[in-house]
Amino acid sequence: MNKTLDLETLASLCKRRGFIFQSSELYGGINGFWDYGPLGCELKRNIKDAWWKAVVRTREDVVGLEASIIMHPAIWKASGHADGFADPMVDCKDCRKRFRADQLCEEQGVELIKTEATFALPDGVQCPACGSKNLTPPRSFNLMFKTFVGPVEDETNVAWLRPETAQAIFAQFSNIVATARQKVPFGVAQMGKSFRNEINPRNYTFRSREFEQMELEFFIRPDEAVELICGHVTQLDDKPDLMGPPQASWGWNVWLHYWIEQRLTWYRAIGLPEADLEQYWQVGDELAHYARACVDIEYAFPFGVQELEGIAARADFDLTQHQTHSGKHMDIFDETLKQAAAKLDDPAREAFTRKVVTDWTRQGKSEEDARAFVAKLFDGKYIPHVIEPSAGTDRLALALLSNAYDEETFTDHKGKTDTRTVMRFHPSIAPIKLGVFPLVKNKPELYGKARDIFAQLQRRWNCFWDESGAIGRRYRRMDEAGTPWCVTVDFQTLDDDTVTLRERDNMQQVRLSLSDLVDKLDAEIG
RNA sequence: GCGGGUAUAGCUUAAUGGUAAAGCUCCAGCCUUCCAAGCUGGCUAUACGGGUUCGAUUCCCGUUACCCGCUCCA
Repeated sequence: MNKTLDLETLASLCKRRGFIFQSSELYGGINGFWDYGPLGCELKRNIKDAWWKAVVRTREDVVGLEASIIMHPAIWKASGHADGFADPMVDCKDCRKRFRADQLCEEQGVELIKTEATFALPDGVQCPACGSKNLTPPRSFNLMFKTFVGPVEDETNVAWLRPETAQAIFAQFSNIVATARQKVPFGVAQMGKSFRNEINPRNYTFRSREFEQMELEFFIRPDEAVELICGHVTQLDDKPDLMGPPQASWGWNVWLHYWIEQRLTWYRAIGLPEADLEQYWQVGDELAHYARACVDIEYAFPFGVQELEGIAARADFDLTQHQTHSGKHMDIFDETLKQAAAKLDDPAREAFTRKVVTDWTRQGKSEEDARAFVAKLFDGKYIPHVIEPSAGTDRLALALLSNAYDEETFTDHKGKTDTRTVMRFHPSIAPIKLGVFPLVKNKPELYGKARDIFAQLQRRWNCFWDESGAIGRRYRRMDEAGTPWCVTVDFQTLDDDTVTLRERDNMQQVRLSLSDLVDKLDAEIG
């Protein structure tokens, strides 16, 4: 990344050129909300299109979903968001530190007092930092936005804006299985707005209260089913080819690493340098209790290395939760598995069962559950496990903006130094692909030719017409917008239908025919 | 949510208890045969709400937003 870039410089350019505005600026702004201007919305659209293309369209094993933002509140009870998002907090009035009330009480061996909707601290609870007993009452900080469905605002009509897009995929899992003609392993992808009432939005658009996610739930067989079908489970030690086509024998950990590689490859393809991407593996307490593993893909933002995407192995936690809460089974039937199981004789079945029981009990699960699970496997049924790559679109837009920003100082042939601000977007995500200019605007023949060429190119790509000011100024304006190429129509064009193509990054020009131009752009934009 | 700081035009800055200035950008026109050229003209600002005052952009209070440090990030 550009080490000298600070967020205010970037924010200033984003406003000046129309990438990002403060939401509701006319009325003083509103904390944690941002708008994307003409260039910003093109950038975001390109990001989403690129993700959709990579994750859904170019794969046979992923389908899409677009669910409503407001869903049945029971979904958030099943997922744990309704409770987990409502931790009561206390502040120390003396040293001004803040703590979770339930943790504070637990540490000090007392019980947090709960009534219907409020909490209270028992007497004698102290601030662990300074020892003061001068604490505020516990206050809930529910991170979900609450609203009411229908005109009556009472507790029976409460609903929440979704805090993540993922849950809808689980909630619609059965419908998708019934209609998509997919077999496990397969994935369901969704992009869309999510809302979290963050206590403290910070770092420009990085942590916003309304944000967009691009999430994939990739459903896989439990390792035990893989073993029944393939006779073995491929582990990382077997050195599977993660860049090649997925294999039926892969265990969950191989699938996790496969998706990490897929996602890193994609980030590099849209222009984030490998050196600025990091993996952070969550350990111990950081890991949600149900997660087997979670890796954050992080980017070196101007304000520090921060998460772009989390890729989690969540086992069958979510579908099981919805099965429990809804009372509807989430098993899928796997013909291949049933046939594999049918080939086992009784001793082989018994040996397999003993092995699973041993594994499960070692993990602290009950023998009864293990036996029930195996019995279902033999019938070809299981609840799929899931690998969840979950990316933040706005964070990625900010990363791409940070990465693209560059200032270039050079001395021209007259000995004058000049600074050029240039957004070096990868062509695939650049808001405008091409600037189209007449060299001068007061020659009707030239002007008309340039308009014709513009109209032709505009059918394929987002192009920008500019006729005002000197040609150099027009190039520089496109540099700040991050437009990778500019086409200038000059007098030679009238003779031989060639144009000059000026490249943003090196400011070099080449002359080429219109058909060569189209081929070149096709190849480079992708 | 706490503490500190900041708020003048699209951007960067100036000035002032009494007509808010400039550069760049932007727009229009002229000119212009390739890197922010020149000339002419134009649009645009004291974050919001109170208070003190004859008069407040300036002093005071509150609010909002942004930045930094805590906190938070299920």
